[in-house]
Amino acid sequence: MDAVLTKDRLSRHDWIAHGLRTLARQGANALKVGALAAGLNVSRGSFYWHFNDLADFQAQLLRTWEERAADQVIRDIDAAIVGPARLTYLMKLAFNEDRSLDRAVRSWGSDDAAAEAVVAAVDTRRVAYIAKLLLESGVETRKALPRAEFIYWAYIGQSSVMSVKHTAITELDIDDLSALFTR
Amino acid sequence: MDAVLTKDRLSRHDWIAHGLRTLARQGANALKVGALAAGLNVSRGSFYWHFNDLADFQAQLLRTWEERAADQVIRDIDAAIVGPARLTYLMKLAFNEDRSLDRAVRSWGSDDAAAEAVVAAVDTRRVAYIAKLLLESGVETRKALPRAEFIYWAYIGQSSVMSVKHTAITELDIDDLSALFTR
DNA sequence: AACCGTCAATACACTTGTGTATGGTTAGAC
DNA sequence: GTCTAACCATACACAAGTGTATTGACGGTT
Repeated sequence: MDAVLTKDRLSRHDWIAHGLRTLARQGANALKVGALAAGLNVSRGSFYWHFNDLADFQAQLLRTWEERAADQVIRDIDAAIVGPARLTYLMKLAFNEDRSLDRAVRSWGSDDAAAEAVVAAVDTRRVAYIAKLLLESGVETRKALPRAEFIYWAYIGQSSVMSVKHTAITELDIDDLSALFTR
Repeated sequence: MDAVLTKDRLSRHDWIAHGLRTLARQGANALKVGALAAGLNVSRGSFYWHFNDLADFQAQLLRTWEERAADQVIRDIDAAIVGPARLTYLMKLAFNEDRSLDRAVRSWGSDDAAAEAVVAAVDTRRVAYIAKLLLESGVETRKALPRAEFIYWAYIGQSSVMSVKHTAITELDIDDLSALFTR
């Protein structure tokens, strides 16, 4: 609201930000030039000044998401806690975040090659990180990677299963689950 | 191939079948009347004879998927094996199926209300079934449902994580994992 | 042999979305 | 104060997709 009143001219980043909001709330199919422009109280002319193309815009959206998605969580954790409790902490954090943007990008990736590639890159980085945490918690080397993948699948799956709205997982449940994996 | 040569007239079910194939291979955004008709070597006129509407067609696709998706796996298992090994068996089966159709429908559900509802319905049935298996395997009542959800999330997540193509999970890994949950 | 119901082709009107071209406005450099 | 570059509006041409209306072909009934 602030930005809307003080500036009547937009920057490239305003468009990106609004693009990510739209993506999170309405999915990749809502990334239409007209609708986006209307949401910023501006005409389509503005869009084509800042970006060559819809493809150009989408690529920049993906690049922005990629940078945030991979590092964000990892850095949060690395700084916060040390020791075997990290996995539990990561899970509590991760399973309670708002992940509508992640979900939208992933869904987008299921029928767009560029998005698919970005998602895949983020996935591998995250899985590797979870495996590292498991190793630090004393899990055998051979079992660490498959378990990390399994945990990550659950992390991803949770954000896809709609009925989650009703039966959110409790802190206690996570304690139980994460204990299973560090044994 | 058989059907194509012996019959030159189509039925409603041919359209549905082709719709599901298309959905699995190219996602919900590929469900265009023109493209579907071309795929069946027929004109758009045929489509509008069999269905009122695109919405009508989509609804029937979802109904068909719903019927298969929920019951299929459950019946397979119920018939095949009895006893505590069921969970392991279910996981081995489930984690190695081709789930492109499920994935497409779920992705579709993330920006279409009708699809979302159907997916949610299927989800709850499946989770309930897993929980039942866990109980039969001797897991405490209180812990069964959250664990079932977690397992189901992993099941769903696996089909979304692209990098799975490279690092498929082995039989041995599943033995390890399913053992964790029945303890 | 005419008829009717089933299935399909074609042509049309309409809508939505993209990208381009062109011109207008405004802030700051000079 | 003018000039220029950044920013935006408007109008257009074009493409892709939906749905409807009309007509045609073809098989089985009677």
